Amino acid sequence: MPNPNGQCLTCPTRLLCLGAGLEADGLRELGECMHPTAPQHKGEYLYRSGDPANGCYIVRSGVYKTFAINAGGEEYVTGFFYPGEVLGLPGLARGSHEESAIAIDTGTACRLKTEMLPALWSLGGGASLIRLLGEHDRQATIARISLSQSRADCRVARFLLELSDRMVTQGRDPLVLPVPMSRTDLASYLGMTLESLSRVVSRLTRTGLITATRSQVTVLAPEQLRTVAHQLAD
Amino acid sequence: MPNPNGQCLTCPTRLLCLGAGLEADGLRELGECMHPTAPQHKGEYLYRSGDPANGCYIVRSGVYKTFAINAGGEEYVTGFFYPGEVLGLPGLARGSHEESAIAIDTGTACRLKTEMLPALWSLGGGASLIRLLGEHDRQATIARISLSQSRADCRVARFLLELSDRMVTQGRDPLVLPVPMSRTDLASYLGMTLESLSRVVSRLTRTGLITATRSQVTVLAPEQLRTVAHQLAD
DNA sequence: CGCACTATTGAGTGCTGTCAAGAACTGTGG
DNA sequence: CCACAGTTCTTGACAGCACTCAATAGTGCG
Repeated sequence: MPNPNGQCLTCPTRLLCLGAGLEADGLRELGECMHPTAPQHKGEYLYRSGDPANGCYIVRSGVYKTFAINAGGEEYVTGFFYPGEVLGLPGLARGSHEESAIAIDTGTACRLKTEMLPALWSLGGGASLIRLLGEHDRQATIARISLSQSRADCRVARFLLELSDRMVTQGRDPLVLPVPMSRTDLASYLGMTLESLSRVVSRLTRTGLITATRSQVTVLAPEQLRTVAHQLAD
Repeated sequence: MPNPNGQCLTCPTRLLCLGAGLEADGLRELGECMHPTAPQHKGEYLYRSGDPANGCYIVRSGVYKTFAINAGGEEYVTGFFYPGEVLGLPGLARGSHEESAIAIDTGTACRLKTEMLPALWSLGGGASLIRLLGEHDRQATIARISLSQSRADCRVARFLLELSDRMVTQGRDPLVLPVPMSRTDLASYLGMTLESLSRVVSRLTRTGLITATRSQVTVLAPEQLRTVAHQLAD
């Protein structure tokens, strides 16, 4: 019987997602494991802190952010998620989400319930899931190291380069980076103030390494940006 | 045929690990999925950066740390792992480890190959794996938020409280925290210098919140420590 | 066109990093 | 058991970077 869910066969993200390496039959079965949301507009919640968590999500299109509110009521952005990336894992430990996820850009995400995992394995998508989880953790590790670097310039440069890598993964131009999130969110994610971020962007623009608009950064000198990203104290 | 591997039936960590919720039969089968290392002493490698990665590890006893070397040859500690915790995930994305793991304390870890995952699921350990992965990501997220907090005191207090939670999970005294790692490693992990960490520890000791020896921290005033951990700029 | 919101720029303070010296711990050998 | 050397940790003085507060400029929207 035809299933209105997944529709992985026609999904533009199928090569980045769990469908990588599957034939048409596998994609059809995969579609029955994945539950895409209706298109969400900027500001719509994918899930909220406190919601029961019985699965994770994979971004199909658009960009999502996750954030938590601390005791003082302040918002901490914990991640940005582009197509093909996994979110919602931290909630799996205790059965309810401890962070919220909302769409930054219009887009959809697919829910993968944990109960579907055995089926996912049997249809040949297990390896892809492992790859996505590993990639997720890899990015988290890189982000952690980047935050350890105290220099604001390094952190911004690293973020841009990491984003560039993600564009390559998506088969897009690695020098044109969509930055749909607000400066406030980005600053929160990078562990600095709005003002510091603004100053860094100004500096990088002034020295000709990038050009920046509100929602897009163009990398002009990737090698020099790499130098900034890797520079230690000096 | 008796299997010399796993031996989950007699493992002191079986309730924290994938064996949680399994009966004797399940534990016996689980033992065939898990490959424990020989006891490793301080400084011995569990795996090295560049090694092929076809699975992850779960700490059975002792404490491990993971670290990466950046372009400048500097070591970045990316995590500390206590019994029942998962490490080695970042390598799964690309098939080889991008970080190294070594024992800080004498201990052993069990390797779980990805090819064993379907078997793990069929014997009833899937849910536990999901729980461990979620917990792993949850800790990573908390660590990230903590690093965003610029204040050194907050970061140290949060680390101690997080460690306290992990002691509860292990069924140990939450006020007596084993800190087998060197100050250098801890400072690296917390994104600050050796000197800053030393100053924070001195401050917390002087104000009566903790007592600290080289390898152990005793929490004297958990509530006040919590206040320090959550204090925003003020 | 004017308002609300977001982003940029400026001036001053404070925390953390850097450099340097001294103290405490660890392990080895006599 | 003690002496000693090497390492690890602590403490101090100073400078630099990022945060705070404040004002200005730019953007989007009705």
